[in-house]
This record gives sequence, C-alpha cells and structure tokens, in this order.
Amino acid sequence: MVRTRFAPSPTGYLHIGGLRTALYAYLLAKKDGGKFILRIEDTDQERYVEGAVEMIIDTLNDTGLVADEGPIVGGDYGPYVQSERKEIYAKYAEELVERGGAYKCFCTKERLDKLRSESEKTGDMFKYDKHCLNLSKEEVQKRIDNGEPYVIRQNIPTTGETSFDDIIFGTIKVDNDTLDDTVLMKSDGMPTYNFANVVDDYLMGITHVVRGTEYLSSSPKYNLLYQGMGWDIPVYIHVPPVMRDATHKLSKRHGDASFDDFIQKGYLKEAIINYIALLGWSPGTNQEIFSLDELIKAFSVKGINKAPAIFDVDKLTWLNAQYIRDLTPEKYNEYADKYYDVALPPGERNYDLLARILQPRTEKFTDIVGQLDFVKELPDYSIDLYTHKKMKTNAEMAKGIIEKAKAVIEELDDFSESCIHDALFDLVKQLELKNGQVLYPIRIALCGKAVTPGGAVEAACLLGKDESVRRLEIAIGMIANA
RNA sequence: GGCCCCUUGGUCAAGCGGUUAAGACACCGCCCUUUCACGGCGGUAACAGGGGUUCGAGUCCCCUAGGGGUCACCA
Repeated sequence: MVRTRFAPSPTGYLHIGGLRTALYAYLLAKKDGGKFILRIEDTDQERYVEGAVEMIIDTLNDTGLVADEGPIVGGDYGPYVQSERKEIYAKYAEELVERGGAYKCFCTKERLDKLRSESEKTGDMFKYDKHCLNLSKEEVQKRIDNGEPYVIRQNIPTTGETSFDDIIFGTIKVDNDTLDDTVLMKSDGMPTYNFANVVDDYLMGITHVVRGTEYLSSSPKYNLLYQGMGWDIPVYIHVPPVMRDATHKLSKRHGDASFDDFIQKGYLKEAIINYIALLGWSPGTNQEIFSLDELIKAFSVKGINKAPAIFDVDKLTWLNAQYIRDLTPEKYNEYADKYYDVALPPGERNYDLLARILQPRTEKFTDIVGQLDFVKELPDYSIDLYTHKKMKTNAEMAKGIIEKAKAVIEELDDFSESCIHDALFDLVKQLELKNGQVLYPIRIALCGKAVTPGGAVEAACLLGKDESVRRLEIAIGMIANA
C-alpha cells in the first residue's frame, strides 16, 4: 500500500509551496487508496514557533488534506512528532556506528571553524577531514565518560559514486568524494533532518517520499544511510519550487501571500487548492476545474514538471471567480455577508438582488466592499459623468430625464424591483429614447459613479424609495447650478 | 567556486522524431448590453543560442548562455 507523508517543521504558517507539496503527497496516496501521514519535524528547538503545529493541522483539515495518521489523530507508527522520538534515533544511530556507517566525533566548533576558514582560503569546498573516524573504542568511551560533547557523523566512502532514482528527475549520480560526513546526531542528542527523515520514513513505512528539490543533492547521502542500515529505499519524488518570479522562490519572509492571506483576501480554499495543483502539474487534458476528488482521480506524478513554476495571481483570481460563479446564490451570500456588513447600512437586505448583481462581478469576496461603496453614501461626483459618448447623453438632457424619473418614482407605492423596472421602462417608451439614454443618467444620479454592479433599476431598489428620490433631487440641483 | 538540476508565448502548460507547435490566464478587438462585469466570437504572442545525429528535431547527443538548488550540530 502506498504511504506518503508530509513532514513540515513547525516554524510558522503553512505557505503555498508547502501546501502544494502536501497536496501532491496526499493525491499520490489517495490515488492508490493509500495513507497520507503527517509528521512534525521539530528537531531544531531554536526555530520552533508556538502554535505552528496547530496552524498546519488546521490548514490541512480545512483544505481537505486530512492526514490518516499524525500527531492529533494518532496511528500505529507514532509518535508523529520527532522531538518525542529521541531514543529511537539514538538507538539506530548507535547501530549505524556499529555497522561502520557512522562514527562519533568530538571535534570542537573552534576546530571546525578553523578547518572551514582554511578551505575557504584555498577555495575548496569544506569537507570534514574524518579526524575522529579512527578513534579507538576505548578512547571514545573515555571521552564520553569525561562528559565531552560529541556528535555522530555519517561515514561516507571517499571513493566511488552513489546514485539514486527520482520519478521525475530520473537517475542522478554523484561522486562520493563530493559528499561530506554530515552530522546525524547533534550534541544535544537530537537527530538532524538528515538522519531523522531516513529513520522515520523507514519506521513509518513510507513508500513514496514527496519533498522539494532542495533535497535533491542530499538524497545520495540518504541512500547510503538506507544501505548502511540494510533498509529498502523508498520511491523519491522531488518537486520543483513555486516561484514569485523567475529568480525568487515564493516566501513568506518576503511578504508573499500565504494560504491564510489568500483566504483573508477573499479567495475560496477550493480555488486555491485547484490552482496550486495546476502549478507545475498538468493532468494531460484540457480540464482546469478540479474538485479534490477529481484531482485524486486525475493525478499522476508523470504530469509534474521539472522546471520551477511562477505563481500567477491573475490565474488564481480567474479560477476563484469561476468557483464563485458556480456557487448557489445562497452559498454566495453566505460568504459575502461579512462584506455586506461593512458596505451596507444596517437593515433588511435584498439578498436575491445582491447575489444577482454581485456574483458575476466578484473575483474575490473583498471586491464587494468597493462595489457597494455608493450605497451608504453618495460619492462626490462631477456632472461630466452624465456625458457618455456611446449613450449620446449629457448633463443638460440628463436633467430633464432625471426630473421625469423622479416624478415617476415618487408615485410608486410598491417599490419592488419589478415595479421600478416597469415604471422606468414605461418612461423610456414615453420619451421615445433608447434604454441607455434614459437609464444611464438615472444610474449616475443614483450612484454617483460610472461603474456599478447592475443598472438604474437595481440601484434604485438597493437604495430604497426615499434615498433614490433624494439623490435624484441632488442631481437636478447639481446640474441646474452648473 | 565545486557538484547536481532546469530552459516551449508575459505566466501555467500540451507535445514524447514527421502537428498549420494545443489549451488556459493576461492583453487587444468585435458581439451581447442601461455602465461595468458575465457570456459568445476572434486576434497578437513561444521551442534560449550554437553545433551534431537523422531523409526529417521542440522532441536524441554535445557545447555555450541564463536560471535554480546545495555545500550548517536548519529543515
């Protein structure tokens, strides 16, 4: 059975790139009816951020990428938090030492720094010189008993080459002498990522490792580790990064939006998931709208592109608009309500009308506030707005029309949308003008801005009779005084 | 700098030796229309460069250029 994992370190919000990695791991598992596991990699206590684990789990649950096993839900392979697995790593590290795949190292930071600056001088890459590799067992024990701090380093062969297979990048070979004896266990007893990920992936039965390409160059070392322990090597799927532009990765640090930011900005989680699925992956068909279930069916690692993908907000926004239009009006209003709250005066709301005029015009929910800004208060506007070349209207003729419209509207007892509509269209007929020639000036008078959701009828309905009449009077006065 | 990886329109991408090189976003134009949108129709725009291999190359090989990743007791 396929078992994949998402293994973030709890250093903050889940960002877009991380979410996409999680999505791919999830899809890969679910495609096969397998399990998706969440593991928290918190071996670096310095970078730990309070509450980050909860935020990550919330986002995952929210987006539907629900982990089958993990810190809260549990599972048969726990604990799923690395800081709770200290003894496990220690045990396997000792075993690896026994097997010759690793050794204890007592070198001080000072010695290492010296080595580093020396290699810097000669321009070579820093490589640990295996200084402690040949310490005798007794010597090692003596120094441990003396309380000397030590780390455990991976013993990498100095000759030969190591290769590994990646589903999307193929076989990659590297010379062993380009590999450094990296630290596996830190002096504080915690493992480094380099060791913990291998031990955990093995112990947790992970069959497919999905992670970012930043691990591509260290993967040979992990293979050496698997081999050293006599463990089966998992299938690797390294996914390219999501970029802000051609040369920069998307990063929260540089103010790039996170998943939560997009939700705040009025994006639908389904749209975000749909979009990031398509970012760097192609289903091989022209389908672009996918529910999570459809993604599971359509997903294949073969469709993952090797090149980094630049995040395009425009396309996300377009997709979001598609999702918004597909909402039922009721659902739309549910999402929109909190924006109505800020844009609209208190009182009853014509939800039916609101959804009808706004839904096709909403790309993200935050748009609503600006689109309804004329309702609470008539904007300051210039009578130049009455001039519209295509409508063939101007302020002078607008005045007459608005006066007549005011009269018509004042007489309405039933200020329903259909009554307003009929009354205004009767006026059009009566005046023997085009629809736009009479409706356009009325809308301007009502709204005080050129672009509004809906037309004169909808605006009047939204404003109510008294306010409509008031605004028409204002318009008449403005033009008269001009 | 060493090593590894990548390179089709502005962006996401299809292509897997023979195509007029798809599709989508964005942009532009037209239609619809009481503004703007929505919707419909159409348009501009790409194989990084150079060598090979081949009857034939976006597709295979090499080089160059550009970009990314990595060289921590971070993940």
